[in-house]
Amino acid sequence: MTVEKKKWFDIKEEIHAKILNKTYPPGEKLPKDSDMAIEYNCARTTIQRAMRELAQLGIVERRRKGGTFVSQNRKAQAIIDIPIIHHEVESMNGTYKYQMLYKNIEPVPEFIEERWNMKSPKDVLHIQCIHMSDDTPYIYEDRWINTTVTPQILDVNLNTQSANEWLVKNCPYNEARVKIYAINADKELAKKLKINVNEAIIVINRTTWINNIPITTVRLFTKPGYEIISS
Amino acid sequence: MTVEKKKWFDIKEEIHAKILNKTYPPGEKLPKDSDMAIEYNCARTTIQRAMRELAQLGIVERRRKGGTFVSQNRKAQAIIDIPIIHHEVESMNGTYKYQMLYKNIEPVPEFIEERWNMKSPKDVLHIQCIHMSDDTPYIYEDRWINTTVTPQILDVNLNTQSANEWLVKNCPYNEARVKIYAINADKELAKKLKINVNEAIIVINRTTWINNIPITTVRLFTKPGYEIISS
DNA sequence: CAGTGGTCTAGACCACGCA
DNA sequence: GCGTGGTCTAGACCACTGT
Repeated sequence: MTVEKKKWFDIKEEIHAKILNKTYPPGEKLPKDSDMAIEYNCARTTIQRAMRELAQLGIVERRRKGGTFVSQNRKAQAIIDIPIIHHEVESMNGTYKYQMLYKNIEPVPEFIEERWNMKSPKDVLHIQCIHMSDDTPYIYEDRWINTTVTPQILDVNLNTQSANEWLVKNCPYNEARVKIYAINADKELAKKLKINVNEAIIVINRTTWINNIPITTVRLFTKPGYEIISS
Repeated sequence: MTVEKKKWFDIKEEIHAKILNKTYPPGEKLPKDSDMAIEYNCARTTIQRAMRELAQLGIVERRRKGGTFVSQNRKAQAIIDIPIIHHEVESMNGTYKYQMLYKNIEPVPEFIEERWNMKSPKDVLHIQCIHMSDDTPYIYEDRWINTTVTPQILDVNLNTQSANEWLVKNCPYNEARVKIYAINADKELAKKLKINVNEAIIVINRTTWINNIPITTVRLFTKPGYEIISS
């Protein structure tokens, strides 16, 4: 019973296997689609489906007129999940709590202005809060929100609902950029996270845009031992 | 001249826009493909192409018989690049150097065995080396290699070529998992990276497999200030 | 069982980019 | 120019799953 359900998938796997075992070594030109279609006894469209997936994975490169080639230097990538903190805590059987520490309308700080690439600086909403798991500080959040895009958030009671959750539900984004780095907790941060001064913590710095308009920039200071895991 | 070249792309964007502006709010059921095809005056295949992309992005969910729905809780993801250190250093106009510090055949350490999920522990190649930019330590690498998969690496002169580069070229992988966390540099690590004890550094822990057979696990200890950036 | 999305086809035309 | 991949179509059949 070699019933083939997803021919394009099988073809993808078979070509991938041939690349892995060096039947098609790196840099090698693959047969053109129409020949592959004959070889695999299928329509060219089906070959294209398989090839598109391989190209998306960076395993092959396709060029019009040029043909299809096995990638020379496949760049390594990882897809990581950016947590919705509330869910993350509860998935670890913790009790999630959240506390607003600071909320104010402020002029755009310089490093945000630079990141947002805005010509006309305006005031932004600056929020600092702490996310807790079982009454233990879990993540400290420092966020700037572009209120020209989402003036509604000014009317939201952010003591009961975190800005993150409100934004996720009410302000979808087009584009996101993330920076991850490590810092030694300074005195202030150590106090907020109830950890020792100088402990190493991960910072996740994330900015989202919608149609090239910045929505929010947030820095998440995770507690020591926090791990970011690829999916 | 409203010549449409990539109709599926435009349709994707238009539907996405309608989701963003709440014409289709979260949870909403979208019209079925065939109706969409009539609405957009195209073939159902073209609607499917657009929908497949939206589904891959997690913006909509598709179920046979059920239909297509706007996702309720879009999980945030980021794609990060795992650097080829050699290239990374040179792209920053640094001079790349590399030095082997330790190389030995050892029994599988317990935490690797666990990560590799191997039943029959065997010996592995354990390598420690330092990557430098302009003669300054840049990344310290601690790597275990499953030599049952790649016995050839035992014959490679790893003083001139890093194990990483050899593996990239000669041992493709199927699957990779990454963990990122922060640690305080201990005395030994501080000495190797020529940094102060307790400085916060990022650790990138990465394991690759081919057809479920583990190839290598590596821990990259980056120098302070190192940033992982999404693409 | 029936409705919806998933796959496949054969063929057409287009667009890019190498010669 | 012309060869290759990219897109699109109209229609067929399949596979999953809600009712």
